[in-house]
Amino acid sequence: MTVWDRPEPPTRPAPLDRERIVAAAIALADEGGLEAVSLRKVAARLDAGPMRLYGYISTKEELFDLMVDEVHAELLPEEQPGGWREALRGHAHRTRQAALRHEWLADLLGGRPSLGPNALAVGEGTLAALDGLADLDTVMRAVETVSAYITGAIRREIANLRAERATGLSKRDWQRAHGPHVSRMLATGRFPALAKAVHDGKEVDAETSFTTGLDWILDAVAAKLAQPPA
Amino acid sequence: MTVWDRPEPPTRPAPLDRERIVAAAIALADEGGLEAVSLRKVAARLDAGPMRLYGYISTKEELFDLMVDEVHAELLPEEQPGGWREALRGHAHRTRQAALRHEWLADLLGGRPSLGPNALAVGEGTLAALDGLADLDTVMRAVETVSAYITGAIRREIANLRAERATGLSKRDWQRAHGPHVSRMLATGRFPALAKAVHDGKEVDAETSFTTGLDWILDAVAAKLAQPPA
DNA sequence: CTCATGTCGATACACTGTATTTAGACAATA
DNA sequence: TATTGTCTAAATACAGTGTATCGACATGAG
Repeated sequence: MTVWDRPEPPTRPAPLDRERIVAAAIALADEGGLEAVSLRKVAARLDAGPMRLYGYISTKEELFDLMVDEVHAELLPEEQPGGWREALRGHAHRTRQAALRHEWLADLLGGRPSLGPNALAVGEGTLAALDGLADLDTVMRAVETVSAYITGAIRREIANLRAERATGLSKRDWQRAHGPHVSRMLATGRFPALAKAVHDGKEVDAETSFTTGLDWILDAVAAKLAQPPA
Repeated sequence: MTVWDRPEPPTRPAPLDRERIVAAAIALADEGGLEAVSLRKVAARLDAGPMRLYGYISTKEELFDLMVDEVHAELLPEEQPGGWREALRGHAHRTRQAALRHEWLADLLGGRPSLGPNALAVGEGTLAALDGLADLDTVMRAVETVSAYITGAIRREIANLRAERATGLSKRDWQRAHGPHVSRMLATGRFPALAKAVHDGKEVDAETSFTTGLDWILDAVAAKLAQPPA
């Protein structure tokens, strides 16, 4: 027994913490989607056994919550926004960009209340941007309405994006793509308005679609903020 | 061997079809949520082996799609709506009611493009209600904006409902409920606007919150429909 | 009666989240 | 120094998942 053939000492396990676990999970999700995240794979990426994670998280759902909150850190504005409208617009676009970087976010958005520290900080920011512009109820309604739109619009955009990616075709060519089914349905004549829309509608890119709807809603919010409480 | 102790003849398998499969899956989901739906349990409810289902559906995702489309059948208006606004309002409320009956719908809403026959029929209806009121692009934007709101608002409502149910407490009492965490955060003073909102905000029931945001958006849509195409 | 066909069910596989048990490294005590 | 106790990492185990494969069997054709 010399220095050379001395067996490796039992490797001191690398220290672990929630941050590293969450980071590994996010990396996995970015690469292979949410369903590629398994506790075993997360642990493997950290050279640990699966059960080790339970010292830091208590369930897989909690891990998802932590992942969502971690992404909320990317949603904090770099500079203080000019006014409430810019604040909400900025928040919406940052959320959309984050969802394009982390498509799995679309699967989780709105799925559970976000109460992590970063989510709270984001909420604080948008709420503060509207503070004092109207009574509290109106302000809350404004924030919730806009954020409902953000959630729904992002989910639809990502859903369409995945569908297009899966079929390799753009939305207009759907009828031929997923076609056998959809085009047959449209050809039945039972859906004239839809058929016309698919046929005559010009392709709008997702970003302008998102922005247009958002601006409509911000217009509505502006109108309500201007009015004194009913 | 008499008639009495004659062994059961090999039971002719009950005939199966997609409708029965989807109905069984929906029943399971209504009772125990989406994660209670497994192919084995669906099959068991139909006195069939799990593999039998693959003669009618090709994957579990497809089963989910069929479930969603089945619920869309509940979204068809009973009577032709009076005008575009009533059409959209009705659609929104019917969707919300359906999600309250089938909470799992919130998990699937907006998750993938809905192209089933019932979803197409619903789309046809809402599109037809707006037909001719503006150029096609504006109409499409209106429908998509409203439906994004519907998706997001319903998801949030169901998410809150589940959270309240899990803690047994109402939203205002969150701070004490999920409290140790949230109330401590709010007590740090880092979130003054949030703290004030939680403290001073009066509880609004989910339905009026939903309706209020919806009406704001419908106001915005009305304004855009009135304008000639830019 | 024999043979082909096509459908159903059993079996199997690779994986999941998590509970429980076991082994082993360190700290404190005798 | 020897020994005990404690605490943590890992191994094992379990019940379940979606789905591929394959063998048996009931039915229809010749």
